[in-house]
Amino acid sequence: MYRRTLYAVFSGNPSSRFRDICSRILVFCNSRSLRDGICVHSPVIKLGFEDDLYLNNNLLCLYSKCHGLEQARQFFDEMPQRDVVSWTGLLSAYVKSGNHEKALQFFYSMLMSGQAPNEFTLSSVLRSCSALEEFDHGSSIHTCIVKKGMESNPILCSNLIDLYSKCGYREEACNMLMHMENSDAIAWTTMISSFLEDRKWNLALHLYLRMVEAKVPPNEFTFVKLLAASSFLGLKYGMLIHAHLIMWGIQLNLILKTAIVDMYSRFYRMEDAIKVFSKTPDCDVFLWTTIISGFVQSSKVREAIEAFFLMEVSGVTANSFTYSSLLTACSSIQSLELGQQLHSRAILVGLDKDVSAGNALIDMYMKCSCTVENAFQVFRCIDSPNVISWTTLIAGLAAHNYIRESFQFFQEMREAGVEPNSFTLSSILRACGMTEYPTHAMQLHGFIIKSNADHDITVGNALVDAYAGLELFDDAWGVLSMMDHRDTITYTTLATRMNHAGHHGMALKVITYMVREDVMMDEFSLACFLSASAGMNEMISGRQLHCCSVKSGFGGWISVSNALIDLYAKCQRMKDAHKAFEEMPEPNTVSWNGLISGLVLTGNISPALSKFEDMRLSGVKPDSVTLLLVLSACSRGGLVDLGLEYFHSVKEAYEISPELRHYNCLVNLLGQAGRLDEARDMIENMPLKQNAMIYKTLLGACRLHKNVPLGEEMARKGMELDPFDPTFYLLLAKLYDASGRSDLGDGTRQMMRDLDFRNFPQLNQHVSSARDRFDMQM
DNA sequence: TTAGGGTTAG
Repeated sequence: MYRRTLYAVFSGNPSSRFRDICSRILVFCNSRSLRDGICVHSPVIKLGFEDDLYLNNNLLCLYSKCHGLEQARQFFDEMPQRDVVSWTGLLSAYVKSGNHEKALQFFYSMLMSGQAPNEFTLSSVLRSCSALEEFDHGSSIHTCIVKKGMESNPILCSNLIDLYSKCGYREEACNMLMHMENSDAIAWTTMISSFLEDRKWNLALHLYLRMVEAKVPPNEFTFVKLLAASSFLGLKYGMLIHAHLIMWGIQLNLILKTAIVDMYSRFYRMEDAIKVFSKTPDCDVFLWTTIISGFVQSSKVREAIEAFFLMEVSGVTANSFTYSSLLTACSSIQSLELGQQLHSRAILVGLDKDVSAGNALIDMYMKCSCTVENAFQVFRCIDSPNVISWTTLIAGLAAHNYIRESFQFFQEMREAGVEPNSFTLSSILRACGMTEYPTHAMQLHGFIIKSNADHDITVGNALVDAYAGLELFDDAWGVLSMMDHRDTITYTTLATRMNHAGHHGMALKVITYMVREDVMMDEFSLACFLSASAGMNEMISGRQLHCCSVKSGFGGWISVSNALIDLYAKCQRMKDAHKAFEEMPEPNTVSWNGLISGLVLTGNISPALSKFEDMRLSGVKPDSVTLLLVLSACSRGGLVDLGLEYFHSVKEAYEISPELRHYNCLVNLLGQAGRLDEARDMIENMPLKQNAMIYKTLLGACRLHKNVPLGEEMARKGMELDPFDPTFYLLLAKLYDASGRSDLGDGTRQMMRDLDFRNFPQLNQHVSSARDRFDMQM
């Protein structure tokens, strides 16, 4: 229709209605952002209407919408006359495109030109002040609004509420809202959004109640925000908000539908999410991605892939968010094959160069592939890698044990002008905890203090973890005590590292500090402290922690139940261990291992092997720990052939790669039974490199069966691997004694004394600390 | 003719 009108305008003679028709065309095209309207420009000039301000303002608006800011600016500069609408038109174009700094400059040029702003101008410029958090400029505009008597304008009030909230004056913003005479849904929603940004979910919900009290009806925008809050408050709140929006008769538009689907997805309620999804036929890539990511979070990878295909069949094209969700699923199920298929599709649609999809691809390859090459290839393809790309790469390198390389890339990232964020620092600190020496942790600590990042609790926790991982508990404690505040992760991190270092008593003492600071325990801290009690065979603290887990409601968590089984098993309270096991709805491999280990420890060999069979029957997959437990059960029970049979059948059936500890157990099993030659054959033919321990094991068995030649051979081979270990001399001396050659035994002991092994560990320690000092000076 | 609030991940 408008094309026909345009044609009529150009082909016909200039008439008195020309200006009217042109303005109608421009209004029409402006409302629909149709670039065809620009065609009016040349006849407007030809027919002498180039000075018409109204037509020019409309043309300016159309230029900014359809041809970009530069052309609009050129048009503006060439305008013979300008008024407040012309200035505000271009100003709003700067604001809408996110050029806030240019918008502010332009606003001040407007004032310099002598053009007075109106409420439209002030509203636009306030948006830029908010975005830039330019409170000084914003408050001077507030003064201007008051002077002009515009303070009752609801749009300007909403802008001011947004400005004050974004600049950290939330209380003032709230006061402004409460004192608004004609507050509307937008003003209230702006304030609710501000609370959400500050993660004050309860306050956001409370504000909704105040809004209803103030008789301001909420709209679909308000509910989208409230749903976001309830995603953090719990399913009950989410359902309540859903009920309220139905009660208010709010129409289900696509964005609102997406927000509801997202809320149910976050609580793993995919059936409810699908019900809402199917309520209306409207669909877009946002909604589909929400559904797909919901399935991924609920560990329903097959359903996520099905949804992806349905989405493509329905004609909706996946975007980088969709690929990110699906690639996360690949990482969770460790499917490199699926990840590669998605990578191929991403290349086809040109998303492999996209930074978001690229970051997800780096993460997938780092987690699913045994090499880091593919991740590097993706990284190199990304058009402009951001801080997330670098962080994912650095964290992946550290996870693959390329510690030195992860530091190199951290340096390269900074040289490329990308500043690390708290995630980057935490990832690189994790790498520090894997090194042998504290140099890197200390250097990074210095950088963190300089860049003021030490106030971030995530960074603080990572620093505590790095020092504690290096067993520098005093330094870890020093960082902890300097932190602005500490949370359950801070203390659990420290206690976990203490447990790993065998300082279980120290770990238990951490509880005192947590209680003193009123830091609540969660399922992770409970499991950690239960494990400390287990490490100390400490029933009193263990029982108290068991009570805590029941009272706090964390008793149902699988990690807590497993820690309880481990505690009771280590304390040889098999009745309690069984009880904890029986109470679990779905025991996993760790639960079964805990129970079997308790049975082996208490000498219940036959019940232990029978539990192992129960485990296989229940469909839970045994792991390398299970295999070790079964072998040690056989070893303790003297069941040599059964042990060998289990070793071969279990490792093949469950694809378990045997480790040195398994071979050590088998050598012990054979050695104790006197099958010394078979044990030696096993050591010689095993597919792993021998260590000193395995020779010690067979040497011990040689002593039991008085086999001097084999014992001497084992001692010689073992000492080649670890010449500073005095155990070989002691075991060999005992073998000589047992074989009636105490003269050789005494000689061996004398040789050990001459070598003065007691000094060797200290010597080693001196070497380490000298190396530490050297590294620190570097 | 120029002005305000909303959805998906890492």
